[in-house]
Amino acid sequence: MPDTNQQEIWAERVGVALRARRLDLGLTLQDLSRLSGSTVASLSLIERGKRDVKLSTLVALAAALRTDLSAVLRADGSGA
Amino acid sequence: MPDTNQQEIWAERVGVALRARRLDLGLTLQDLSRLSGSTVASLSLIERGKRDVKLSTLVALAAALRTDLSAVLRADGSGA
DNA sequence: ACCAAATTTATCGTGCACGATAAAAATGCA
DNA sequence: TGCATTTTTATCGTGCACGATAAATTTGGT
Repeated sequence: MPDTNQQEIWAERVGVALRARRLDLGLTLQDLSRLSGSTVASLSLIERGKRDVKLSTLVALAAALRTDLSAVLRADGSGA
Repeated sequence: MPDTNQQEIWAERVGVALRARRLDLGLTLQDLSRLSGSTVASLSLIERGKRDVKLSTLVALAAALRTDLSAVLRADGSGA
């Protein structure tokens, strides 16, 4: 088994949920970048779980995606 | 009106929820420090909403408090 | 008021999130 | 296959999260 720790698991889980929600809305990273204030590069890292994102960033993304923070962070992977 | 932005509102909201949960469990900051790996100083800042906490830290705290991340981050302030 | 436990505040160093930017790689469609 | 759009990867600077540590302040009980 890989040495994926809890943090990595959550980062990945959150990233997947965010990406799923973005695609549901039919947005590109560019679109979400404009809406959220985060750069395309940053968003790419976040959605792939490669970044230990800050709460303020999560808040901005949830708002831009018109979803709820608690939805993105559900224990079961039932996305945004 | 004060210039409290969304981030500050959320930081405060999360802090309040975390503190409420800690007190419910009858733990001191010292106790939670041992359980979570965060320092007492850090925990004090987080619980008062003075720090833009990282996801990994939130995950560790939720685990230490045996609660759910989505509970801490509910839109309505219905704590952990 | 005294005292110990709990919390807050402060300083220092390290690491990394993040924006800005650009270039490389992947995707998809005519 | 060519080409535009999208995504990924990389580099650089700034700011801040965080641990370690210690001192100041607050809190609560006697």
